[in-house]
Amino acid sequence: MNVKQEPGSPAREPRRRAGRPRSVVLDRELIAQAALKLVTTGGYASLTMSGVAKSLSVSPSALYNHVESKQELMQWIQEIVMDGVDSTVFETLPLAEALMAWAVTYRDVLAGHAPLIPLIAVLPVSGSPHTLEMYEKVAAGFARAGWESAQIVPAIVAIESFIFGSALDVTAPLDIFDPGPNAGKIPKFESALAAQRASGQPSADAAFNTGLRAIVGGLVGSGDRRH
Amino acid sequence: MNVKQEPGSPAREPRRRAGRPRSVVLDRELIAQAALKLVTTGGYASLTMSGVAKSLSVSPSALYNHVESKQELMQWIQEIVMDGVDSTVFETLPLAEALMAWAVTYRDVLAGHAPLIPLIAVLPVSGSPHTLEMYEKVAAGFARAGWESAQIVPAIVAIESFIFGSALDVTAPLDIFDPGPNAGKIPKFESALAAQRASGQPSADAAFNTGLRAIVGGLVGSGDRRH
DNA sequence: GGTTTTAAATGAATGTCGTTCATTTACTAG
DNA sequence: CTAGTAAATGAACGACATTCATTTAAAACC
Repeated sequence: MNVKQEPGSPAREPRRRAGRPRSVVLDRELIAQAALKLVTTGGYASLTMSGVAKSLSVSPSALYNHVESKQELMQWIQEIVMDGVDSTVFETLPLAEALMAWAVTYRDVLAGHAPLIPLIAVLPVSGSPHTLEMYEKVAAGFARAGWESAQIVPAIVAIESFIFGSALDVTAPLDIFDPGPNAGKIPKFESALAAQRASGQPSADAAFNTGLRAIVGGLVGSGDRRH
Repeated sequence: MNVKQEPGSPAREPRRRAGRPRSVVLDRELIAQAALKLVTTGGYASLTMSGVAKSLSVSPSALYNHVESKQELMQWIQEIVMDGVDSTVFETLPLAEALMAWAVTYRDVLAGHAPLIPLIAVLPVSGSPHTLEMYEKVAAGFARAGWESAQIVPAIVAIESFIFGSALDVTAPLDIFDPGPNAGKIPKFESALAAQRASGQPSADAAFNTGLRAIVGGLVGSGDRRH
C-alpha cells in the first residue's frame, strides 16, 4: 500500500482520481462484487450493465472505464464462483474419494450459476489463476495415485464434463420427464420413471450420485491406467 | 387433403389464406427449417427473428402469427436436432455397446448446437414426442438387460449429463488449458498437459472416449444393479 | 356471384439491452 | 498555479424481440 512508486511502473492500485464527488472510486473488485450480489439476489436475468451501474450509483457508461464488456464481467464472476470449489481434498483423501468430494462441491457451486457453464466450458484458463491452481491440485492427486501422465487430463476433463452436465440438470423442473399427452405410448420409460419417483429423490440428484460413482469407479477402479 | 371438413373441428392442416400475393404460406415447418438453415450456415449468433423473416422474404412480425417467441422457435430446432440421435442401436446391440454408440451420435449431434444444450437440459420432454421415443428405446435397453426399474432413469440422466458436458467441451479452443503467464507454477498439471498433447488427440475427444468408457463401464460393469 | 368472415401479412412503434463517444470533472504531478 | 489525466456523465446508437392497429386476399356462406 504505502510502497514508493517507481516512475517507470505505474501503480497497480490506482489512486483516487474521480470525475465527480463520489464516495468510492469504481474498481474491478467493486464491480464484480456488485454484479455477483445482483446475480445472487435476482438471478442472471437481472444481470444487466444498467443494473450493476445502478447498484453502484453510477452511470452505465462509467463501468466501461474498468471492464471491456459484459462478457468480461461474467468472467470476473466466474473466477469468484470457481473459488468456491474445494480442491484441498486431494491433499488428504485417496484419489477416488477426493474426486467425489471435489465433484460434489463443484456441482453445488455451479448449480446456482448455470448460465456461466457454457462460458466456463469454453473459457481459456490462463485468465483464471485460481482455476489453474485447482487443476494443479487435481492433477497432483492423479499423479500421486500413480497415473500415467497422458491419461490425467482426459480423466479430469471427463469428470468435469459430467459435472457441467449435472449442474445444468439441477435447474430442470422436477416434472421434466412428464410424458404429457404421450402417456401410455412409452411404457418402459414410464414405469422406470414411476419407480424412480417412488424413491422421493429428485432425479437430478439420483443421477448425479449414480453417475459420479460410476465414472469415478470406472476411471480409478480398473487398474490398467497406472504405469 | 381432400377430406370433407366437419364444421365443429377446424382443419389441422390450415388451408392457404394469405394476406398477400405470396408464393407459400408461412408454416411451422417452413419457419423451423429456415431457422435451422440459418443456424447451420451462420451459427447461433445469426439466429434472429429478423434474419429468419428475411430468409423467408417476410416481415419479422409475420412470424408471430405462427410462433409464440424465439424461445419456442428454438424448441422447434431442438426437436429437429434431437431427431438426428440414433437410438435404434438399443434394439440390436448389448446394453453397454448400445449406450456407447448412442452417446457418440448424441454428442456429435449436440456439438454443432451448443447453445441449445442449456435449453434441452431444462426443457420438459412432453413437448417433444421424438425425444420421448428416444427415452423409451433407451429405457427398454436397460430393462432388457435386467436392470431394476428405479435405477434406470438415474442411469440415463447420468450418461446424458456427461454427454451434455462433453458436447459443450467440443466447442472449446484447442489451447484452452494453456497456462499463459502462470506457466511454471503448476508443474504437475503442465506435465500432464504436455503428455496429453503429445498424443495429438484433441483433449475434448480423448476426454469423451475416456469418460464414456468409464461411466458406461461403471454403470453396466458392476453387477449389483440388476434384480 | 356477391358478401361476410377470418387467417395471415404488413410496417410502424416500443422497450430493453450492450456499447460508444464527446464532454466535463476533480484529483495528481510538476 | 498550471497542465495532465483517470474517471464519470448523459446523450445517442444499433440490435433485438415483441406488440398492435391496419390491410389484404383467400375461404365460407348464402
